[in-house]
Amino acid sequence: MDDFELDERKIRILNAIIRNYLETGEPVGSRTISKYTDLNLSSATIRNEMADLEELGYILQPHTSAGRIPSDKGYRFYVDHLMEEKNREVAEMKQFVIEHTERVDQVLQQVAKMLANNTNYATMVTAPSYHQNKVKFIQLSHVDAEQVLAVIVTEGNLVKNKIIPVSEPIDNETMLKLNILLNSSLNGLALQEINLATIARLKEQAGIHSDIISNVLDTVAETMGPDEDIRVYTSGTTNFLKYPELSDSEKASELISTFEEKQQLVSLVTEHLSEENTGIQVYIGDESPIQTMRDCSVVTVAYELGEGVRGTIGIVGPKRMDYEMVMDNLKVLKKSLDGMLDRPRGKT
Amino acid sequence: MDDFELDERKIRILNAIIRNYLETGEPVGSRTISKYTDLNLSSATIRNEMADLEELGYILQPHTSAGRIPSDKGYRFYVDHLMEEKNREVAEMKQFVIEHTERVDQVLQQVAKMLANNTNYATMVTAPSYHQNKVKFIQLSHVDAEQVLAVIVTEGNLVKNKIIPVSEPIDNETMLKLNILLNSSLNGLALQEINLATIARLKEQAGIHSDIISNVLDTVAETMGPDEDIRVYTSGTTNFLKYPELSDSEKASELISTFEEKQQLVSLVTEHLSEENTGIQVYIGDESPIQTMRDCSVVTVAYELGEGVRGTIGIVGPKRMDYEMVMDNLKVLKKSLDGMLDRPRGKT
DNA sequence: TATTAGCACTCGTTTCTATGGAGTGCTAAC
DNA sequence: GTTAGCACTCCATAGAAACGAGTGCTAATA
Repeated sequence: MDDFELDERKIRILNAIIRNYLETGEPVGSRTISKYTDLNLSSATIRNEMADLEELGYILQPHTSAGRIPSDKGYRFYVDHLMEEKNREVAEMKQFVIEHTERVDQVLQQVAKMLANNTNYATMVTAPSYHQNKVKFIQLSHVDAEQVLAVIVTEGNLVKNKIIPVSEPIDNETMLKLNILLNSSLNGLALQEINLATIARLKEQAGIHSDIISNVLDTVAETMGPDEDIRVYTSGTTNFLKYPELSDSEKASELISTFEEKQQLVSLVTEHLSEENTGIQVYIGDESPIQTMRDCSVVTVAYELGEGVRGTIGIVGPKRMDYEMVMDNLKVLKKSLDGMLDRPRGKT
Repeated sequence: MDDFELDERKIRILNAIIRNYLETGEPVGSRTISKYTDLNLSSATIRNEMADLEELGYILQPHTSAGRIPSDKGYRFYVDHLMEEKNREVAEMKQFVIEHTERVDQVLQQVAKMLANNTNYATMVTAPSYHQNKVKFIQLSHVDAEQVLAVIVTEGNLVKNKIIPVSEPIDNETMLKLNILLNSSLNGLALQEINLATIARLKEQAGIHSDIISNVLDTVAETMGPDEDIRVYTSGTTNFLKYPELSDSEKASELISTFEEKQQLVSLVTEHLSEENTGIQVYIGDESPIQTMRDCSVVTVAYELGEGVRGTIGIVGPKRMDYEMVMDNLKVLKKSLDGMLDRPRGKT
């Protein structure tokens, strides 16, 4: 345990303050600490130490003559140095989810819901983005005289389709040619590898049907492109109403709205997607990129369903959050999801 | 205006009470009515009439010595007989939405959001269900050695795909045969028309690949089957917090949760889907099928994007709701959406 | 007979005050 | 360096008081 500005005793006192505050939610006074710890110090001594801790910015007083509560800096110190790994039981749930649901989106929605039930905080799960993914194959088919269906499948087995209007009917032979052209040119390529040269060549070879190519390429970009449109599953947003420090109408409303406008949540997640960051990420108060969450803490972790198929699980609650419990839950879920696509599964 | 138990004067007084209550949200007293109307009656007379109205169940007193507020029966009478159509301006918005978004789901999400902004109530939009719809075509393609992709397109241009695992590779010729088999047997059929006989014949002809046929049929059922999995777009759920009669933590939490668990909302909508009910549907208080909404009113209307492609727009707010404004909004949006698929559109 | 004025009464809302208690900071003693 | 003691601050709570909106009823009036 590193101690530049805090000696052993201050750390123990800080620890005691935070743990007590996490439990009770009430500002904690010197007398409480005097007993709660085995330091055998009088409340007066504790008071002196507390004054120091306050000056150092680890704790603060809501008002004169109230006890102390942890500051953001205090929470940060706690999370970084003081917290113990408990690895408590969060067991039975994991199998349950994964057995009983077939489609990935259902699994993720379930995960969000369960996590919310388990923790009593608001939760979010982002659908995996297939960022570094490659085109597996493309299929154009007739729908009717004026419409063509384009289906794109990526290495991650993500399927996307788009109906493309055409000015005049396309005969079977042309369709076959277009299919061959698209597949021979694009299969195996990642988004980054499809450059202007490729596109130009494609269009040239497609002749009068180059507009279809454009449309297909748009869809490809949409399918594999960066995160602009990450799906986000949320649950337990009404949990905000349970915590007095968040439940005032104004704040709660903002928070719940943020969860409703799911896209805003994506910014909590970029950290995980870009980097090789597989650990648990914690934002405390103003550390969070989302302004409305300045009174919250956010804990996230990345999962990886399969090679390069990554998403994030996250939780948002009051700063006074049971960090250990939350982290244990996240770890367990991460473990359940990691490699899910590679493992053999029951149905489908 | 029919009057079995209410004479002209009582109706006018009831009307005045309700309108006033809708505006102010406060229980309304006899003196207020005595001036608000042009009846030129003293407050004492009004009081007598009010006592009658209360006995008849149209209004009630929150407590002795408070004014009166409308009962469910009162609201119902108001909605059925007293309300005037205002057809106020709700104009500019409609084009905006439809121009600026391409995909149907985005449009619907936008509609929900706009409606919430416009009305300050919680809103829901159900994605159209293609109930009476027919198969347009089916396409099987190779994904890799162990997987086949099935794409199903319906008359409503709904596209659904599913990846089907196969025990051993399927050669091109077989695939072609299966495609022809499926399309020649199923195209143009509605779900109800695909009966056991058809299925048996299909499987027989498919021989060793009959398991693929099963899988495809499952997907067909899923695509066109009844509403079990209607998508619901919601917005403005935090608006519940704005109305004192709903914003107590318990109630608001239940309501917002109901909107989060979108599936529950489907029951508000069945009315529209089964019947040929194109009008506006109003549930007041306990009339609603959803228990948590006993203190709310619900107003819904069906839209029809194209032949048989129907969904619902709905709004949930306090019973003290501006019904006229809400209905106007719904009407305008319905009009914008109706027939949207048939109309030529800008992009896509 | 229908309407109205008047009055006593009810009950929720707001404001103010008093009281208690938890907790602090400081000082002086150990 | 630690502790006991004390004065002080400030929030939370409860009660009391004052207020006011509104009612129901009765008796007078048109």
